[in-house]
Amino acid sequence: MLTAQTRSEATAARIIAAAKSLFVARNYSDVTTDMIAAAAEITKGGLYHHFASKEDLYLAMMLGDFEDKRRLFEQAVATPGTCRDRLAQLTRDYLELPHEERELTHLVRRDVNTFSGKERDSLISAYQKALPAQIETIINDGIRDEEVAACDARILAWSFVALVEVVIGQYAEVTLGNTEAQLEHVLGLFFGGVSITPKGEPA
Amino acid sequence: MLTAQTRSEATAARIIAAAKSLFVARNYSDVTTDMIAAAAEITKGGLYHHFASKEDLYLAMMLGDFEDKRRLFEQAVATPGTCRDRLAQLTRDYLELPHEERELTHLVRRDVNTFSGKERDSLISAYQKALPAQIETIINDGIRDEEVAACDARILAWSFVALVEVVIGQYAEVTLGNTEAQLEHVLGLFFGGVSITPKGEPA
DNA sequence: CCACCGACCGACTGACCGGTCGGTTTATAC
DNA sequence: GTATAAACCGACCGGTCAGTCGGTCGGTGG
Repeated sequence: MLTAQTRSEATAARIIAAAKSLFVARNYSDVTTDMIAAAAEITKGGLYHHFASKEDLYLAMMLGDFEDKRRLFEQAVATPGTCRDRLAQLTRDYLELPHEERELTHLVRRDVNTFSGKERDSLISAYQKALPAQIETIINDGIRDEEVAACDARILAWSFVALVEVVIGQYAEVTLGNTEAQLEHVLGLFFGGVSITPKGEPA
Repeated sequence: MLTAQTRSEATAARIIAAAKSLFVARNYSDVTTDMIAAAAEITKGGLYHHFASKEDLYLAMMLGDFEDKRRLFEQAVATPGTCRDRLAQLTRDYLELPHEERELTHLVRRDVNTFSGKERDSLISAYQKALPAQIETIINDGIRDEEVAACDARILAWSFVALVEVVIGQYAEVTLGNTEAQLEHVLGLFFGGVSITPKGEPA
């Protein structure tokens, strides 16, 4: 028996799911509320019953996703172990997400210019907390434990994120073949670099 | 004496320059032809005399920029030396570009979804030739010369590009302080990784 | 000087978009 | 069964945008 509350929640979830697919595939302005409504099999009026505006829908979608991810990734942060092992766990958790869930992570950089004020700030902040800040924590521990050479952990976190984004690109995904290969590539590059003869000097 | 031809070229250049500033600061759809016209101090009708469409203007801007950059970066490719030195030169050339010129490079990834068909393909192709493909050539030489561990050079090229993009972010730019520090950071990370005790295994 | 043409203008067009609103439907409580 | 409120509908609205068009201006050549 579907109650009004669960009916409403189910509809809102259906709208969010439809929005996810569309916003992953197209830039913010290229996704129309008509498209989202059609994909969610509801009218635009119905859509506006649940979300105050297009922007409100987008933010709900993104902030919800980042909160899910923050919770997922904080497990790796909380796990004792080497910096490398913890980054491995976090990255594996990320790589094993469904393709679309992974792609959502990138939308901030793509779409953030379209927003301003506190909406923009909350997007950036939620992304930061979900991913880079957690990686930074792990790297800071690595620096403290002298596993990682002393360097600005935030820059290293962003560098790590950037390297992960490369291996989930289409070409790299096909070339490397599977999640473990992607993972080993990123970790190998991040920790050991590409030089055949290590120079012995910290980064 | 300004001829019609040079007058026309000057106006088109003025429009392109105005477009660059605007498209760097905002996503494609958020920049209107009215804005561009106003910034170029011309009317919209005048703007449409020079460019067939907004898309035509954007493509002219981007393809022109990528051609300039392809020429700039091919000097590093053509210079004999170690992989590291040649990457250093190319990256220094890039880092020394005016801020806006550097930012233009990223617009492809941000805006490419808005385009389709041959326009999309030509954008991607021009970007590829201007930067990643040239880096890939240098890295391939590094692999051949056994300076770089054997790995897919295209993935490494994109990884290198990704690392450079991190150090030109606002935070890293301020933290690292100057172009040489940015350069050393990227090269150190790319060639040597972050591990204090090199494992001696190739990436 | 005059004719011509490219460069440019400013008013205009119509498609599209985010959002609205009066009405209908559905679920629930009494 | 009835009343109510939430969920939803479909037609509508008005602002915005890319692009158009008839006209003017400026430069050039005969």
